[in-house]
Order: sequence, then structure tokens, then C-alpha cells
Amino acid sequence: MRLVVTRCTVDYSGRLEAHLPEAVRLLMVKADGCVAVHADGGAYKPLNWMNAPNVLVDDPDRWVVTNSKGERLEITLLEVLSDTTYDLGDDPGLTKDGVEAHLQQLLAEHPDALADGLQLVRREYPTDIGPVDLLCRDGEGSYIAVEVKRRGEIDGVEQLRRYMDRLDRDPLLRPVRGIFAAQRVKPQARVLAADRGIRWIEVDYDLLRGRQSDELRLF
Amino acid sequence: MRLVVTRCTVDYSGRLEAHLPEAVRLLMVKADGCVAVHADGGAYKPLNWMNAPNVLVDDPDRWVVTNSKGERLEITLLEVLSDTTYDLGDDPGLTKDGVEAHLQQLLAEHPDALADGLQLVRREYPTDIGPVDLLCRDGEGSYIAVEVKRRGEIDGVEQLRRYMDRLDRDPLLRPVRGIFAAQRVKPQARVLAADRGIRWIEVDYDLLRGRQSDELRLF
DNA sequence: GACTCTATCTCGGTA
DNA sequence: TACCGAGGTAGAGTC
Repeated sequence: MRLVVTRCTVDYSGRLEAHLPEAVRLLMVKADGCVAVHADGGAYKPLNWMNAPNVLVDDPDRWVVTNSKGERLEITLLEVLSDTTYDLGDDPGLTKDGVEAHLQQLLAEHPDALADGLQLVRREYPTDIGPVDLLCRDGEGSYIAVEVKRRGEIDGVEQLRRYMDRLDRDPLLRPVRGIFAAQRVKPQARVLAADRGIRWIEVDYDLLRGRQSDELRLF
Repeated sequence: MRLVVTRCTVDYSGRLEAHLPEAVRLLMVKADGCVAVHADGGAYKPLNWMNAPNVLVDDPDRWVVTNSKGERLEITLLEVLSDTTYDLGDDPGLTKDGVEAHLQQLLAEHPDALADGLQLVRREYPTDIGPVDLLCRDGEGSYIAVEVKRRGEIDGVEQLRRYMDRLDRDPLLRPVRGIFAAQRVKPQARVLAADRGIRWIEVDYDLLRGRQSDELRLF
């Protein structure tokens, strides 16, 4: 990784046009070739950047980064305050826990957390507009489509409604009802769900996970 | 801006749980207080981060960053290879051109690029669920709601449909039709628009801009 | 503060 | 490669 602190101006042309007037900034060049221009604020996002793969021509007073999509980043270096390179080596990478896939898995294992007597038919049940997160049946054998989100917002309700429309055209499944499950369901999403005749449920992730470990404890 | 190159492990706990095993990485602390952990790849995005405002306790061998939402970033420094601080000063900031606002402005000036005889009633026409990008009338005086996107995807079509629902309840406007305009309309969005009785149009940004400069040339 | 929508979104998966 | 969906989305604007 190469780090250059420099007084510079920057022009980007590609998906939009952008210009940065003269100031001192940090240029970061990573081993994969991506270039980022950082100011001393604005969170972690750089002011300008160019992802790999690209071609960097780094003359002492001007860097030009181009890629095959016709994007172009031009940095004019007026004064270089520091220019250092480090060998960081490969990164073993990140492990995550608590995202939507995990929530879906937990609910697939405990569909009764959504409604009494609910049983899983299958995860990722396919339709011609994409897979439904969970397809279940209730105690009376009626089909219920479940959409799982970490954050329940309007888009998710619309998505579920589109799936229900599709499934409901299948005489073997009809009538299909829906449950919208999320850790938190936003007020607007609640209203829209009610309007569409869809039940919504806020799921307690820690409780679900706890329930799982309770079961594990039995063995 | 403080830049620390260090062999470290990282743990984040908050909106999810994440762990980074031991490796050499760059820690970036900006003047606004945000902390980012960068590896030597993966584009401009850091592996882990904590935005401002937060509290950083930076002991020599362990940094703990916490915020008021209960998020916590813990960095264990096993070996510090470099620790430098630069005064970058304020950044004058970025000027952009070519984003959605610009496209909307151009279409407001040239509604006939969307359909022959179309005339603008007003931009950002208010409804009780938010403003419609453009409200127009066609040659016969019928109202047409226009949603403008840079990238036309499913969400945008649903958004337009919600606006149309609202506008259509107004007896002074009814019946209201819709046009979905974007630089590129994705296949799924095309299908959904057709399904909802909405016309979609791909707009050539450069052409529109060119048309504008043609007009300017007349003066 | 909550909610809205944009973004050079980024990133990963898949066909 | 393009398309599609998720994101610790971030960030700006509005109410």
C-alpha cells in the first residue's frame, strides 16, 4: 500500500463529472491497484476514487488513472509532503454474523416463531420473478409466503406482495397469504402491509438464537 | 489525519458481529474522529470502521472505539510499524455534475423529450407521500406523472405507481398516467412497468445536454 | 430524531 | 459479463 500526502487538485470524469480544488489530501494506492483520494473528514468514504482494474500513470506532478469503461481520474500534484509504501500482505478476511441470511436460517428452523403451527415447506421457493424466502403451511394446510428482512421497509412489503401475486396464480397453492418478518418493521411498512392484507412480525434475533442454543443444550 | 500501520486483530460488535484475524493493516483516523481499518485490497471500502461521533481510547496496544448507539470497535495492536499524523486542513469540497437532480432539471426543460407535446406543469409536485419528480400534461390535457432516475430499477417503478395512486384520487387530475424515465432501464423494471401500465423511456443525457447547448447557441 | 431517497453506491452471488 | 439483491449501506435533505 502506497500512501502519498500531497497538495493537489483532482478531476474525475466517467459516471459523472467531479472536480476538487487545491488542498492537501491523502492518496491511497492499494495492492489491487485501486486509487482513493481522502480528505480529513467525511467518514471513511474518499472524495474521489478509481477501483481496480485500472491503469495508473504516476508522473511526479500528475497522476492519470483510467479504466476500460472510459472513466478517468486525474490528479495534479502541486507539492508532495510524504510518499511511503508498505507491504501489508494478504488479509485473511472478515467473518460476519447477524445478517439476513442468518435470520432466514433461524426462522427456517423455527417457523412457529412466526405463527402457531406453521411448518416449513421449503426455503428459497422459486417463482419466475425470483425465490420467496420461506414457503410455509399453517395448521390447516394453507400456504403462507414469508419474506425475511433485517430491516422491514416498504420495498420488502412490495417484494412480498409481488411473490404472493405469482404464487396465487398456482391452483395447487392458492390461496396464498403472507407474513413479513423483520427485526424491526418501520411504521410506513406496517401501514402498507396492513393495506395489502399482509401480517407483519418483529422477530427477536437474540431470542431466536437463544432458542436454538436451548435445543442444542438438550443433546 | 493519523495513519498507523500495524499488525493487529479487530472485533466489531454492533449492527452485526465481525472479527478480523491477525494481519498487517492501515488504521486511518480522520479529523472528524472516524476510524477506518484498511487492508491492501477490497477497493476503497475499509474492512471495519466507526463513524463520527465516537469515543476513541487509544492505548499503545489496544484501541477501543465506542459510540452512543452501543456499537464497539476493538483493535488489538500486536506490532506498530508506523504511526504518523498530518495536518490536512479543511477541504474545499467537491463539485459534481451529472447526477439525478441534473437529469431532472434537463427533462423539466425539455419534457417533449419524453413524449410529443408534453408540457411541464411543475417539478416536485407535492403529494402526501412525497413529491413527484415532474407533473406534466399531454397534448389533450391529460396529466402524466414522471419519475426520473439515473438507473431505472424496480423500486423506482413502484415509487411512481404509489404516486400515481395518490394523484389519481384527485378528481381535478384524474386520470393520471405515468412515465418512467432513466438513463438506463433494467429489464426487470421494464417488465414491472409494463405490468403496471407505465411507459418507460431511456433518456440520453448527453443528447439532452447537447439540445440545451444548441438552444443556448441561438442567443 | 425519524423518515425519505440518492449513490461514481459497493459487494457478492448467479446465470 | 450483466443482472439482481443486500448492506454495519453512507449521506443529504426534509419534516
